[in-house]
Amino acid sequence: MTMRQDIHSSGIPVLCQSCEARHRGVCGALDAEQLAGLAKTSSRHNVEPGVELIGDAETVDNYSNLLSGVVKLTKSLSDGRQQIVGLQFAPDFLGRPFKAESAINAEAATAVSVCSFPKAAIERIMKESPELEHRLLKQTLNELDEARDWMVTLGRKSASEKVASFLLMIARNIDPALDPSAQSTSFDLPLIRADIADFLGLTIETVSRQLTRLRSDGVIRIENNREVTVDNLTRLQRRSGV
Amino acid sequence: MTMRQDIHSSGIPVLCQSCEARHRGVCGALDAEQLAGLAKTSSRHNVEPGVELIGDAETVDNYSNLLSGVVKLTKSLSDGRQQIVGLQFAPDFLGRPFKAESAINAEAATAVSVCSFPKAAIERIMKESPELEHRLLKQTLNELDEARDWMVTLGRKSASEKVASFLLMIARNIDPALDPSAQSTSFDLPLIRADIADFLGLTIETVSRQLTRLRSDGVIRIENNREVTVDNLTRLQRRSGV
DNA sequence: CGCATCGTTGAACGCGCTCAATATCAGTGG
DNA sequence: CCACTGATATTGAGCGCGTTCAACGATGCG
Repeated sequence: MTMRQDIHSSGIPVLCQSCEARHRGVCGALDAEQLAGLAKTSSRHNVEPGVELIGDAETVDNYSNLLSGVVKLTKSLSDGRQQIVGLQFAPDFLGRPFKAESAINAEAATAVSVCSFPKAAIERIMKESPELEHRLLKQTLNELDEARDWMVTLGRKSASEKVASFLLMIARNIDPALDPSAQSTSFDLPLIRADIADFLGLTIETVSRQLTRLRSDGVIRIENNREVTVDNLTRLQRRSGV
Repeated sequence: MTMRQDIHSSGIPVLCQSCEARHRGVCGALDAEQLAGLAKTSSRHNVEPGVELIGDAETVDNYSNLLSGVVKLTKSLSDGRQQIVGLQFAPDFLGRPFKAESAINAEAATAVSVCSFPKAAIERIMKESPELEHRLLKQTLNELDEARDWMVTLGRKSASEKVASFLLMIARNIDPALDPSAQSTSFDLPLIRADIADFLGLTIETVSRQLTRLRSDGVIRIENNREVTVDNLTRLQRRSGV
């Protein structure tokens, strides 16, 4: 896929040539020179589902761009209860600037590929380029909006509304170009039942029961436990509590 | 209270002289000249409890600094169910940059005083002063951390743990200098029971029952429904689910 | 005084949890 | 091929936490 090309022809490092983060991600804030400097110390990795990317209370010395796959952000109580507090999709930026330690855990929910760079490199560029900080602020504000939306779901919605809301949210994120007026979609669930439960503040059993209820009511179809088809998005939305 | 003083003596506008936002708030990012420019179009207001500061889906053309009091950020479902998705304390910045409409509702929970400025003025300064955006990014990241902490509380804690967590969070915010090793504090609850319920995803009755339980267990004392004294912070923390 | 707001307390119900059994599938090795 | 294992998911039965509905108390204000 990747074509060999002289760096100097475009000024953009080979690593970054076809990288989506250069367009919609934070790297779009950088000029060719900054990209080149950053690319020297950055590297791509492919990660299996379940692998921890950032450990709780662990010193973080890397930031990353998520290039493909889904990453779940989790927090845990001392007795093991767990809550997923965010999902990240490509081309999100992974990492918590201005704090030495991360208070949350980031784990690959699906197969994932990331581009990571040393923390110091990013922070240096941030100082000299306000545009990078601007993009980070925008992403952070969006994440805050999403977090607050989920607080409503967690605090005030019933189990069936939670599951419907979850499916809608996934559908919109897997297929960002999804027309709001579209009436059907299908997608692969990036999370297993246990993760969905941890995301919605429910148990596995309740998630399963609500999914089968949606299925027997004809709102969705499920194949191989993962592939979901929504034939009537409006009906699903009506069940999400709006 | 406010003393008349020649602006040129210090270069700092009278309005801002004794303003806390100039130290810990976003105005600390501005130099005397920028402050002077901003002060021309800004104004202080005192607001009664219950008054709406930013309406849902309403066009926002003002940003504000919260100077005193507590503001609650709420979101509602179409059938009236409500969730408080954040509390703001002085000297927080109020407003959602980069979006014409606010998706949330901001309402004074206590008596509140704010300093508001036209949206355009802030956005102009933001373009020329990266430091302002830097402070906003920091506040937004902190709010995101808090939101995610509450997602754990909403999704995974029991009613009694929720109430204990709430009291601890209030104690820490009312008295930011509260020594973590301190064993007692007392404070006024900035929220009535209905608000606490909306914050914790519970009903008024459950909040009331959990508070009386904490009281009869000797963990807290309550006077006039509002003044809470915690004699043993460690005991309260043990009940918060960590 | 009446009225409104806020808070507490009680009784009964029901949603979602807990515990347990069963199903399904992939991988692994005989 | 079957047997075995482990991970994931579904389904059932019963229970308990938090809700719902209702009554009552406390306080402030006209």
